[in-house]
Order: sequence, then structure tokens, then C-alpha cells
Amino acid sequence: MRSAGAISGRQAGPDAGYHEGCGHTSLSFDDLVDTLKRAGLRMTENRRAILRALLAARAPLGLDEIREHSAHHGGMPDFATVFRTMEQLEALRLVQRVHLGRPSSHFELLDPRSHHDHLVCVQCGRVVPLVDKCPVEQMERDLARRHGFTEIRHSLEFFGKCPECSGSATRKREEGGK
Amino acid sequence: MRSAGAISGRQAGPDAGYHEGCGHTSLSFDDLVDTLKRAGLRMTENRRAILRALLAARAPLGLDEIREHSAHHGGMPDFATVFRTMEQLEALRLVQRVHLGRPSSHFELLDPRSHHDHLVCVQCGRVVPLVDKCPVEQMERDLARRHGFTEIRHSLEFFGKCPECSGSATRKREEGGK
DNA sequence: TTTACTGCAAACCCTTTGCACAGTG
DNA sequence: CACTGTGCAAAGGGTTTGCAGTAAA
Repeated sequence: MRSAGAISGRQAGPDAGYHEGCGHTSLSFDDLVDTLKRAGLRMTENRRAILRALLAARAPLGLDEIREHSAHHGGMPDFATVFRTMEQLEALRLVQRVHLGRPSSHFELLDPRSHHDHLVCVQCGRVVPLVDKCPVEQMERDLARRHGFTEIRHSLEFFGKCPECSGSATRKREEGGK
Repeated sequence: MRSAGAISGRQAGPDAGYHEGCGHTSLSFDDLVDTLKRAGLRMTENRRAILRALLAARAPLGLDEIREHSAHHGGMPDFATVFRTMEQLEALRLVQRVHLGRPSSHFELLDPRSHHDHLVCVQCGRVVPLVDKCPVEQMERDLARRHGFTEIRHSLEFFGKCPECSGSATRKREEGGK
């Protein structure tokens, strides 16, 4: 109802050729495994698959998507397993929860050296990761000082209509994009 | 579970003296009513009360809060009524949905001339509206041009621990703050 | 009178948790 | 062997929707 039924919770597709960088992270699989182990977590096929799915993602993934994508990496974790794993990864600050204006949460690897924001199409759900300089980090430090907040971080999302959807505002082509 | 049970979905309280500006909007009640009428919507006690509640708010309100606050303005709309009304106000771009890292949505009046972002305490839920210059508006225009997006807007939230909660990280005073 | 608005309650969907069994270290 | 991880299924919590009665214009 929001605006179109095409918002399926998935980005435009692995081959939409629309992502801006994909340089989503500079973390390696081994780095991640290493951190998990050091935190006392056990390595299982599911966890490995989930990590690989996150590493391969070009945009934040929903819990369902993580489960599906994991299947391509030798795992088939239950929904609850993905949920609990994300909870742990979030606690370890390896993963970040992102709100894309949809009812459900999405997750992406969190690389302190390559923080990025998102540009989301409110109609088709396409997500463009923005790898450029984030204009807010300076502000973040100022705020921490001025308001006495600690452990500060931010979430910046841009919403709008992507070129295709802007055009179809009048043409109203079949939804589902692409 | 996230971090503390103190996140009740309310800001620090009408008198916490913590909001930074409250200059939340320059819209008047009459402006709002006018827009509603022009959109063909009918004016009812509930709607008037909801609008007044939004105008008086110092931070984004949850659906429940809007319902409660409306009671102080001569209305007592049902939850569903608030929900549907917010949906309409959002469509008219009079209201904006805000994600504060909580499971539920919050809403606030959207004044194009006084856009502002938020600083949220992840522990007690306190919300500080940031009325200062928003550093992102320039970026917004650039993005619209570079990516061909239209009707662009953004959502910028900062999360961290407020002074009180930062301190209690070790002292662990009873939660619920204040 | 026409059509929108409302309250009530049920339906939904995503999230979270309990529990017993399986698998890692 | 001890303890974490997992699947299954049910419980929760917030969000939406259908419907019939109420009220604005």
C-alpha cells in the first residue's frame, strides 16, 4: 500500500548493475571466522554459509534472504538460527542492522573502514550502497562532544524514486521492476 | 533485549529539558487543517486531536503515544484510527515516518522548511531532535542528479548512549532512567 | 443523502523464545 | 564429555484490514 506492491524486500537483483561500488567491505572471510572464534563462538556449516552470504551481498539482506543465500554456500539454516546468529554478529559489531523503510530489518557487514549509507527506491525497493565519503562523520564527533553521548554511530538512508520508477509514475509499467 | 529494558518508546519526558530546540515545525494548526480539507479529508474531533498532539510533540511519537496524547486534546481515537490517519498524513507529506531503532514506527510533522534529524540513546530511548543545519541536504541534491532519483528525501539518525546511560554502564543503576 | 471516518476484532507478518536433539571443540 | 548451535513450533508484538455503525459535508 505504501506506494507499490513491488517492494519485496530484495534489492534490484544480483545483476541489476546498479550498485555503486559493492566495495561493501574490506573484511575477509578469515577475518570474520577469526573474530567469531576469538569470541568463543563455534564454527558450523551454517555460520560459514551465513558469513559467505553476507560477504557476497551487494545490499543489506533480510533474514529470509540471508537464509536463502546461505543455501548457495553450503548451508540451510533455519530462520531462528539466522536470527540468533545475526544477533551475535551484531553484538560483535561485525554486522549492522539497517532500516530501509520496510517493516523488517536488514543486515550488512559492518566494516569500520568503509562505512556507507544507502539510497533506496521507495517503489521497487532497489538499494544503492553509497561508498563515497560520508558527510556525517564529522558531525558525529561534534554531537558526541556537545551532548555527551558515547559509542555514537549513525544510520543515513536516502529514499526516492529510481529512474525507472520515476518514469513509470505515469506509464505504470508492470511492477517487479527490471 | 537489545541493551536495556528502559526503551519504552517515549522520549525522556515532556520535562526532561533535553530536547534541543523543539522548533520542530513552523506549521500552524490551521495550515494543517487547510491541507487536509483541500485533500478532501473530513475534519473530525479525532483528527483535530491527532494534529494537535503532533504539533505539541517534542520528539517523534509512536502510534500508541499519538493516541494517548490525543486524549489531552479532546479526542480518543482507536489505534486503528490513528494508524489510518497517519497513513493519510504521510501520503499528504504532512507527516514523516521515523525509524528510531525500535521495532515500531514513530511519526512527526514534516515541515520542508525545518527538516531535522535525531540523536537517540540506545539504552533509555531518549530522543534529541537536532535542529541545526543538516549536512546532508547538499548531498541529497547531488545524489538525485547522479543517480536519477526523484522525490528524494532522507532519514538520518544518530545512536549512542546519552550522558546518564554512559555513566551507568558501570554503575548499573536501576533502569527506567530518571 | 452520500461517502468518509471509526471502533472492534480478527488476520497478518515479522520477531523472539522454549525445548529437546545434534554437533563442535 | 561439556556446552553451544539448531530445528521446530508456539508465543509475542506491532501492523493491517474487514465490516457495520456513526458522522461530516
